[in-house]
Amino acid sequence: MGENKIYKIWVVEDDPVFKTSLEDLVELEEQFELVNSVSSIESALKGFTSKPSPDVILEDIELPGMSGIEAIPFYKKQFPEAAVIMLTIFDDDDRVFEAIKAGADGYLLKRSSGDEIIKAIKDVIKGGAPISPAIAKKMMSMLSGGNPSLKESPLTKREHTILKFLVEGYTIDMISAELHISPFTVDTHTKNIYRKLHVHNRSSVVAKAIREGLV
Amino acid sequence: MGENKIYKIWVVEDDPVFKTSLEDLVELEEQFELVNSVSSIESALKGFTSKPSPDVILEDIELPGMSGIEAIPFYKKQFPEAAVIMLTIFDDDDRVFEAIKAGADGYLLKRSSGDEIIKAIKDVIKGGAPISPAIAKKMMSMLSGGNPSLKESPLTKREHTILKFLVEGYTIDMISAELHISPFTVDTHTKNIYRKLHVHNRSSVVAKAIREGLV
DNA sequence: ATGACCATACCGGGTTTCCGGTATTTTACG
DNA sequence: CGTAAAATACCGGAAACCCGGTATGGTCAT
Repeated sequence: MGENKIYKIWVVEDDPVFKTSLEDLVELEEQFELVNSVSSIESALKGFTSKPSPDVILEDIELPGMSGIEAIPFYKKQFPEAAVIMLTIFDDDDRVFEAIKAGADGYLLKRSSGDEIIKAIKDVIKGGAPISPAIAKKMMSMLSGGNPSLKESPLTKREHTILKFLVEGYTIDMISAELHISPFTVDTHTKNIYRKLHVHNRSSVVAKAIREGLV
Repeated sequence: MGENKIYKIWVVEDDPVFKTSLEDLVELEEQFELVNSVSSIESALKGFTSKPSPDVILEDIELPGMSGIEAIPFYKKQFPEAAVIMLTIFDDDDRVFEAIKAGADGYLLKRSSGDEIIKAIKDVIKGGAPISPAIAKKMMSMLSGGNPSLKESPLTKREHTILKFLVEGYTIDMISAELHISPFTVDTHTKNIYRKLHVHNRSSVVAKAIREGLV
């Protein structure tokens, strides 16, 4: 952000009360300008040609007619630079996931405060992804779900530690710094891991480690 | 939250300057009480028996000695009710993922403001997962890019072929020979794959390809 | 106390990767 | 038919890897 640029905002929200709140919120910020506010996807699509291009689109996910999620690709196609923030009542797993897949840039609960919504708009402009904490929780559980069995390996404790870093793409120098040991030592461990796993390069060691559950 | 309960906070941070900032921040809030502030995992572990149990643990991820991530399971075992918020300088994909897997409840950039950190603590107490917007961005890309069953790869047919060889540990020259194309071409494809998958070395591309079911 | 193993550390040199370019031909699609 | 995307190809420099060595201090069990 930094300078004095005025950011153009679109609002797509069918509930008249909440729509008005959003409008007020946006208009009270000096650096924002509400250039289009509609109550359905269909009306929003009409604005593609007649309204100023948005920098940020605030869109309700629970809209009559076409779902707010389905509309995202259209926005993205027409305005590739625009950020889309979804607003929702429910922190529903599937919806969150669908919206993220569709390319939403942020995901807020409607019960968020005005300040939080303003902050969210500023965050997306800065390239971040504002997410309500409750929704972030869902995302985290989705991410962490499913890391099964570890297996017995012929590697020593230290080698196993090194292996984990190798799999994460760390270079020898990075591992050296991380573990506070000489890069030469890391190199030695790496060679020993290669020998024990019968491989001869990074790619193979990573593939083997993951496939055999060594990490 | 609601009532008058005082929440007990632990701080684990090795940088003395930032540590002091955190301490001040926590102590200035009436509903928080700083009950343990240390500069290493080892010291934190010692506090398990001697210090009051925490409701929230603020922990630097880049600590000397044992990694902040490795420590999470210990906290969770000893204090199942405590929420762990990780603090980091880098919004690094792999770290975020590792920390989430390990059970972190929140993930903040150190450049966050004092207000944001306080709000984060309140958020975890309410059961949310506070995440810096920049980190949420990473999580979203991991989610949207990271579901084997629901996702088509962004790679072209040829890139996908090359990727399979990379995962098998082939060098560029070997792939070049196998496909009867110039090694320069293989190099170009490889670079494009890296760009599309947001990685910068062989190890990472192999790990990502296997974990996301791209091969 | 004496191997066996582990973790540490160092060296040199050839090989390969990684990156940022540029550029041409082929293919697919509206 | 035109054009966007994909596939092909090339260059050079910096960085990282891979290997075959050697070597030393610590731990642990026989």
